[in-house]
Amino acid sequence: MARTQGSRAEITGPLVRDAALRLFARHGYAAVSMRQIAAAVGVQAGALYAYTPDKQALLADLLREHMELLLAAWSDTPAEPPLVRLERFVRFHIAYSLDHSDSVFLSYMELRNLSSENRALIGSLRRRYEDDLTGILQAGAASGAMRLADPRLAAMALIAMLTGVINWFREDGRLDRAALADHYWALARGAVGAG
Amino acid sequence: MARTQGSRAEITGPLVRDAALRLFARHGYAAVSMRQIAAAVGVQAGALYAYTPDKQALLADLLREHMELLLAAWSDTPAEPPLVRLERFVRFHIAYSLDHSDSVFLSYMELRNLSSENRALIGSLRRRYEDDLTGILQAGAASGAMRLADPRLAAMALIAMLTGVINWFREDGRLDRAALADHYWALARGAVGAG
DNA sequence: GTCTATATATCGATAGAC
DNA sequence: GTCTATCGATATATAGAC
Repeated sequence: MARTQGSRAEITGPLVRDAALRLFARHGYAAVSMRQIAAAVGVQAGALYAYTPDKQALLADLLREHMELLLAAWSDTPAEPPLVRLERFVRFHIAYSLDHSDSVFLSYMELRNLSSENRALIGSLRRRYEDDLTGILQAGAASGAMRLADPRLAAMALIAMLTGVINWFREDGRLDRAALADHYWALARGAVGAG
Repeated sequence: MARTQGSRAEITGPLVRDAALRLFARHGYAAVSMRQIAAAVGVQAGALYAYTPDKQALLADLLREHMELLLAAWSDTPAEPPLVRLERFVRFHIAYSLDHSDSVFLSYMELRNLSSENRALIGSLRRRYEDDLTGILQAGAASGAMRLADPRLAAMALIAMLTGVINWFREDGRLDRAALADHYWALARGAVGAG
């Protein structure tokens, strides 16, 4: 494929997304200008429009991609006992959230800056994830392995509890990731009545 | 709600704060203009500067006031058993969060748009609240009423779990507030090993 | 205290050269 | 694909009249 002068599309594209993700997560979507993103990448603002039709599509693509990667990375093991499945979910969710804290933070904060169609799309992807956890909890309640009055509410509560780790955990703090996950799993197991 | 000239400071001040809180919470601080706030109040943009030196002070005041009201509304009962104190905390936190969801949402969304001094101030107020819960959990662990490997982590986890209710609860949904609080208390009690 | 008017800056997005 | 240059809109904040 012919290359025009100064073309570095194969590296600029990902750089634009990375810079936008980091800046949006840190300062908020509305507070970040296209010029700031361009400066972080090392191009002029006009060049960004070779990679996105507009600023909002850039945000929507980041959020959609995050939810798709999250769903692709999570795989349930329905044949195993509910408590085993729940432990896998807890450890997966913590690790994934810490590994992608910018995306996780952004996807909780900036839904409101999406168009209604984009918001509905991201919302449906998120609901699939919540439904997966709800299913595990329902199975646990049905089998007697868990004591849960409301699996749906418990799923929302557990996801909020686990996701919150990105707001306070520091890699150089007093806890390492392994201890962190163990502690959260103990809390989750107790919450579902399987302590 | 256009208005010609006339002084109505005694009602305009609170209206400015109310409008700013609602708009900031709904659209994000950076996405809301002073003109939008003025329009919601029914004055011209320039009139807002009789009530705040600038836009950021408006945000900082809202967040500081929220934390001070939260701390004033919460009162522990240290003489009572730890589990009783924890139940009071859980029910208080849910009720207060639902009653002030705009403030709660804003205070964990827009810290990043504060100056470092204002951010430190709000952070210290928040830490006092987290410390209160941590103290309850430490007392519970010490007395044997709770089984907790890490009271501080558990406090952060519980606050995140409880606060998350504002992201999904709807007053006209299948659950009323009383059932909601009961369910969350059951989850919290189990999480701290007192199920 | 609120108005109108405006200074000054920056925004998102586009056009045309290379 | 990236640059320079720029359009039109809008931002925060201020000045002076009433």
